[in-house]
Amino acid sequence: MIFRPDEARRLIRDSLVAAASEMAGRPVQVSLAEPRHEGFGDLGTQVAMELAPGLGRPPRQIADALVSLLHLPDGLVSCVSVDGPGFINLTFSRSYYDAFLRVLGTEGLRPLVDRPGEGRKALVEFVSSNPTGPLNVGHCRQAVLGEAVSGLLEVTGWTVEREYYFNDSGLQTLLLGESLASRYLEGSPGEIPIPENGYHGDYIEGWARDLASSRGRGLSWPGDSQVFVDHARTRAMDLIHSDLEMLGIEFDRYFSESSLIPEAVEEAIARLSDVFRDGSSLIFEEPAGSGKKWLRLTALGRPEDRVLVRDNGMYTYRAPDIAYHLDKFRRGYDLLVDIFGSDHLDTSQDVTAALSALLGEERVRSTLRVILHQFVTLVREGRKVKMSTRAANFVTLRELIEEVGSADVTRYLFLTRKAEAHMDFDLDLARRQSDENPVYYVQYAYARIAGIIRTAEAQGASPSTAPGALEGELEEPAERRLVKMLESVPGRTAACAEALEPHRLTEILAEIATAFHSFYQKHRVVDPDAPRRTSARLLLCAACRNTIRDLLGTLGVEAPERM
RNA sequence: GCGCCCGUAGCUCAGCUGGAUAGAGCAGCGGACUUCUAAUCCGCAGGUCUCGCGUUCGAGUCGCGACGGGCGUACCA
Repeated sequence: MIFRPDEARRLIRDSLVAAASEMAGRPVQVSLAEPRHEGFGDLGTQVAMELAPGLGRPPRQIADALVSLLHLPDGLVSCVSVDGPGFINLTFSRSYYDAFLRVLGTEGLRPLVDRPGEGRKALVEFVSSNPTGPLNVGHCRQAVLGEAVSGLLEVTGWTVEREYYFNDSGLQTLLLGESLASRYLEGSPGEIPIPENGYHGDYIEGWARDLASSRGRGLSWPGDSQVFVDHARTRAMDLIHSDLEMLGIEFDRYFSESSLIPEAVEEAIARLSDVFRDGSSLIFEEPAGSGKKWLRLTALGRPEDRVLVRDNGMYTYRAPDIAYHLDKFRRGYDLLVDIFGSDHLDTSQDVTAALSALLGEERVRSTLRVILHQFVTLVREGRKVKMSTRAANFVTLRELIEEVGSADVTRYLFLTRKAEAHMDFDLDLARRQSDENPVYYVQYAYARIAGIIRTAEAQGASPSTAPGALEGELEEPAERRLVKMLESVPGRTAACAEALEPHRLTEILAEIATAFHSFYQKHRVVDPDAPRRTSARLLLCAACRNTIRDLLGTLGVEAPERM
């Protein structure tokens, strides 16, 4: 009999719930947790202590009675004990662990992880940087985060589409075009200055030269503004594509803001104006007759009303943002994930409020999940690297990866912090190819296992796969710790996915690596004089290898066969 | 001022639905390579979980308040 870890826990919990509810004469909730310390079994519950005050009996007595009421499935649990003040502890049977290891060692993590997303579709929007220049370190964090969240959803069964929304029609696009024109026209009679708040990056000079050689020198500003804008946008998107390629991230779709203009935006505004709160439409014009349209966000619990259409007829970014999200909702996804930098908080909440007004709060809350990540500070030689965006002295994603020397290291290190936490990225640590670098620690464990398996294959040894072949084996403390560790991975992975928190995966990876390195140090795997033990340990190694491979794969980090 | 996030070891940070003695890496100290990779392991030391009040049988975790830091508070995105 094979139990998936989450099923095993559910069966045990159900049994405890039934027993406890029977005893208490009412429905009782039971929480199961791994005992913090070894020697107390694999799973424990304190339900007896919770029931004690209500029943007026000593917790231990209640625990004993509960144990006698338990109906557990055959072959799952080998030992139930009452410990300490009244904890009930359970130990999984060997046959449960053995079956688990066989699946993990042969098929990997996939069949062992709960798949609540099976048959459902998710859209993850991330990066969504304006096409105005190369991606910077902030985008890098977001790209890595989005990719890991996507991977995590896929592990739990979701069909995921990765989408990049780019603003190619607002004021910034014009400013970029004008900045390009300024460079292009430099030294010519029609010379114009770089606009205030314009873009100063060196990359624009290259674009200007290319434009001059492809279109000649006869263009002028503002007469040919569309040419400049189009050229700048095209080149900026090229830059972004190549930056993403460097990081190894691919999107399923690039969604253009301008494709929403004007129809979809007008429709969104019309729909909003049909919504009334306290007798007034959510859309109002002020000053009257100016054409300036406001969204009455204060009626939706937000602190300020915001302009959607300026008096010159141009949309502010919130208008297409709302239209874009309506479009995503209309496309019929079961889950929409938005990943933004923390500077988008206000906008994001405004958009969410508008969507709730149009689609219903419940639907929006259950479908849309927003991850707002904090900023990144680069640290070099113990000091913060100063960065500012428009002045063009920011560090680009490309420079970062080149300095670190590896996209994998960059990706992994970005994922070791939770999204909501501000991150100091230590360039010196990232660059070091040593034990101080947490990426190598994990990759090294994988490479070591690969080495063991190569040795085993050369000697004709292979992992145990027959039922019963593990009996009496893998009993050493280091082996048991490792098995237990692995058994917890599927459930924890599913929890990471549910919480959309990939950083926890790096914790799990580090724990597996620690447990493996420790095991490796103590015990030799391949031993021609002990073929049975060799096979058992090889299965354990294969299980470890597959787990590391699958988790690293989820994060988009390579698992090297040799280092 | 208001909104959101963060505050855990000297430093950088984990801590899953509230559970048994709060963890890891780095830095510090002391050990282990004739072996399937020492990019490793083992040990020692290091804590008023910012502070206060509250909820609970039980709080790093939940609530309220204070303090400190970050981000936002645009008719930029």
